[in-house]
Amino acid sequence: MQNVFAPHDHASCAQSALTTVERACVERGLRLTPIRKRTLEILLEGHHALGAYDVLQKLSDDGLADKPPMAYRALNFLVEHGFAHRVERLNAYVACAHPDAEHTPALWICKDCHKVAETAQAAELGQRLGQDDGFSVNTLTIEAEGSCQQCRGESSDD
Amino acid sequence: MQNVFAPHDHASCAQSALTTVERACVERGLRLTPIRKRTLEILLEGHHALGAYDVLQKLSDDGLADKPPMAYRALNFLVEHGFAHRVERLNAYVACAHPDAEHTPALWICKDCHKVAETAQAAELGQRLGQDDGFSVNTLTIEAEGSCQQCRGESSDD
DNA sequence: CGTATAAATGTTATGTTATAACATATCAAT
DNA sequence: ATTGATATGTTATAACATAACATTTATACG
Repeated sequence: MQNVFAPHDHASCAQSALTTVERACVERGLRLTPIRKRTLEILLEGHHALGAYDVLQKLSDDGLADKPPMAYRALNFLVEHGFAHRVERLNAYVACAHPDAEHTPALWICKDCHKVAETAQAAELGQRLGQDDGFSVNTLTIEAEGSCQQCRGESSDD
Repeated sequence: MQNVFAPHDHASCAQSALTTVERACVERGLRLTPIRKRTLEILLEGHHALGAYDVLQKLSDDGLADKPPMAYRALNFLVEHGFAHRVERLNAYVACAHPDAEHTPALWICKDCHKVAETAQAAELGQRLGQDDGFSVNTLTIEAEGSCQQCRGESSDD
C-alpha cells in the first residue's frame, strides 16, 4: 500500500483510488463535481505534491477552472474530506488513497524523486505526545524530508 | 521549561534565552548582528509565532530594516542555527530557548491563546517511524494544533 | 597599516501562495 | 415552481518569499 516509491502499476493504483473516493462520496452524500473529480485525477497522476497553481494550470487546460479560488476550493474540498492532504512543508497537495474517515497521516517527502508517501500510524502518537503536557491535540502534522530507499539504491536491510 | 502556556516570569524567561543565544554565538563564532539580535528579541517578546512581515514591521519601527529580504535573512539565520523555529502550519517563526546543537522540536500550537510551545522528544521518533519503510529522514516536522491546558481551564488529570 | 576576501546588509523587482467579498448558477427538497 | 443550500464565477488584493545585484562592514593576513 504505502510504497509509492517502488515501481508499481500506477494506472491501476490511481484508478482504484479514484473509485474508492467516488464510492465514499456516494456513501457520504458528497458531490464529486467535475472540477473536484478532475482535481483529484490531477493529483493522482503521480505521487507528487502539486501546488495549487500547478493544479489550476491543468484545470485551465481542460477548460474547467481558471482562477485561483476555483482550484483552492476544489483542493480544500478534497483535503477536508480526507481525499487529499496538504503538505505543509511544500505548500502543496497530494492525493490520498484511503478516504476512510478521519486519519492523521505521516508524510514522507523524498528530496530526490520528490514523491510523497503516506503512512497512517500517527494519530494516537499525537495524543500521546501531547498528554504529558496537558495539551489536547486537534490536528497533527508529521512530515519528514529525506530520501527513499529506491533513491538511495539500497537494499531493505541497510 | 516547556510550559510556556502557564503563567511565568516572562522577562527573565526571555532574558535567559537571549543570554544563552549570545553565548552560543560567541562559542560558535557566529555574528549576532544588531538586526539578528533584535529579531530574536522580537520573537522572544512572547511565545507567539510571528510572520516575517510582523517582524519586519517591528524592525522597521526600530530603524533596523525595512525590506522583506532583511527580515527573512535574519529569521533564516536564527532558524539555521537553531535559535528559532519555523512553524510550517502558520508560515511563521517562534523563538527557541535551547540553542544547543541540533534538535528536532515538536511544536504545540494553541488555537485559543495562539502560543506555541516546544518539546524535544521528536528526533529519534522520525528515524524510527521511517525505518520501517526504508526511508532515511533528514528533517522532521511535527506540529500539533489544539488547546493548551490553561485555555481549557482544566486540571492536570483531565 | 592596508588591502584582499568573505560576510552581511541594502535595494529593486518580482514570484508564489492564498483568501475576502460578492455575483451568479445549479442542485435538491418540498 | 419556489426556496434554500451548495457550488461556481469573478474581481481584487493580501500574505508570504526570493532572485539578483550593489554596497558596506568585518576579518584575516601579508
